[in-house]
Amino acid sequence: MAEKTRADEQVANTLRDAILAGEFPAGTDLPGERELSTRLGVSRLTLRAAVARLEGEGLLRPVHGSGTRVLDYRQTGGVELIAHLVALGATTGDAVPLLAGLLELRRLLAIEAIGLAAERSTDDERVGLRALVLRQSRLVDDPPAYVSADLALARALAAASHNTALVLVANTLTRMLERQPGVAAAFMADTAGTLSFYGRVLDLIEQGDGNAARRFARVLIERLDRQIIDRLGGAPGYGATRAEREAS
Amino acid sequence: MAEKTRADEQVANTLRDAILAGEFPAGTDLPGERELSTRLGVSRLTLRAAVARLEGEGLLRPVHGSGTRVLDYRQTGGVELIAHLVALGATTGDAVPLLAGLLELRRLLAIEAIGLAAERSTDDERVGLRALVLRQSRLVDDPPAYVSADLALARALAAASHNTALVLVANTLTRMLERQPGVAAAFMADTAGTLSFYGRVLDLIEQGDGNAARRFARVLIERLDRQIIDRLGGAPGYGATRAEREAS
DNA sequence: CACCCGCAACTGGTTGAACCAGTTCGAGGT
DNA sequence: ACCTCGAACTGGTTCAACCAGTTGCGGGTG
Repeated sequence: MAEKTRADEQVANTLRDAILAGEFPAGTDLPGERELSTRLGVSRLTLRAAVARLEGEGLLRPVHGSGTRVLDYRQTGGVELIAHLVALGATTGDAVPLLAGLLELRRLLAIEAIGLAAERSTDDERVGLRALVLRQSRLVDDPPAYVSADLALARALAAASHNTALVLVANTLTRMLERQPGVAAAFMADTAGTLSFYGRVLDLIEQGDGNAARRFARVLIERLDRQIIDRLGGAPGYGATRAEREAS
Repeated sequence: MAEKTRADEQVANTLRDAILAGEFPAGTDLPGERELSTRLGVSRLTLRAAVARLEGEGLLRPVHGSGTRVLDYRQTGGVELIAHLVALGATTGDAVPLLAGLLELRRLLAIEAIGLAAERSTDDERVGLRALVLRQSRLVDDPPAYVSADLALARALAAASHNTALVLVANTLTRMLERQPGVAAAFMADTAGTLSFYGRVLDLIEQGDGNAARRFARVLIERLDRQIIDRLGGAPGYGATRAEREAS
């Protein structure tokens, strides 16, 4: 199979998986760059580029003169890792709680973006959102394009919130999902329900009542998310209260 | 002042600022690596390491054989950029809306983390949160340490939510703020109010009623955030440079 | 004239070897 | 027993060369 990705990216993927899988335990040092690079069959410079990537993701911290520390992703890992964790968990069976958490986060952000969009969006932005939903509705038979359209809509919604921080979070998350189509696909609920939900959300945004939009969006996204979790064979204990957890 | 940071990091900072300031407009190509590296006084390899960093942040996209595209951070930039945008905006006067958006995001995440912590946290985690608040309360006279303690508390709270996605977002945001102490400082509200708020939040978390905790947290964080915005917006040097603010 | 084919001459991607600069730790002197 | 200092690690940086895509121009060909 022909590889089109760059060498340092492939090496970064390999190393990331190894680290997340615990092959290089947190707190220890990575093997030396010279050794590791030959072991992976690339030059030291390529290895270094991969290490730099993972440093940016909060997985590694090179220490001049000493070694390259492996960090605990639970303490320092960035959001981009979630998709990799899910993909990795898919092979070991504990992807569902991770996906549930990711849905929880997305729901949170989506609700607020919707509320803010109702309060702040411009006419042009609302027209644009309509167009995006329409376009997406025509792609139900082309799953990859459908997913991509869904992510584009999420970005547009964030933009309509006029909150730059929200926009950038949306960028990070959608970019992550675009690179992990499998994870993104697990996200999609039934298309009919989703699209009709989008339509009604746009109505509420157009009415300009942020809190009404938030309330409505919360109820419906929770319903859609529940569908997704159930379809995945929901983990017992997902969304459970403390009392319920302690009882089990 | 002695520079301890690595060369590629400094170059990345320089380039990032230039891009965010519009010196390299989105949609255009960066100057060739060979030219740019000599212009910046580093080797081409170091320049490439910097470019790789910025690629990870969604600011650049190198195209083999063609050039290095400058992207529009509003469409592809990651969350990490917010602090840089704020710092940059502090010199041009439009930092306040950015900070307001960042506060909005933090509030959103904090409220949910608090609610989930009430529903899911373990005894150990709650004890740990108490200890962190106590420690923070003893650092009110050491602003940098206080800020750092505040960020540590935020991470612990996210961990207590038992939502890995939330944890990783918190990691990304706190890491960003740790690297931009000035931006983090702008975040801090009056210490007495904040600490008493933390105490009451912990009480609610211990009572295990997530929704009550969410409601209460929303009201109080909104109040604290408004204080912060008023302080920034009402001050004589609204959005002024640090020098101007200190002069008043 | 219009087309298109292919060959420079760009661009970024990768490499090896060499050297700089920190950190660690133990051999050897006191 | 204690310092000290230097060798032998570690990562950081550079150079010069070459590989590999893209682009566009110029010369052929219909």
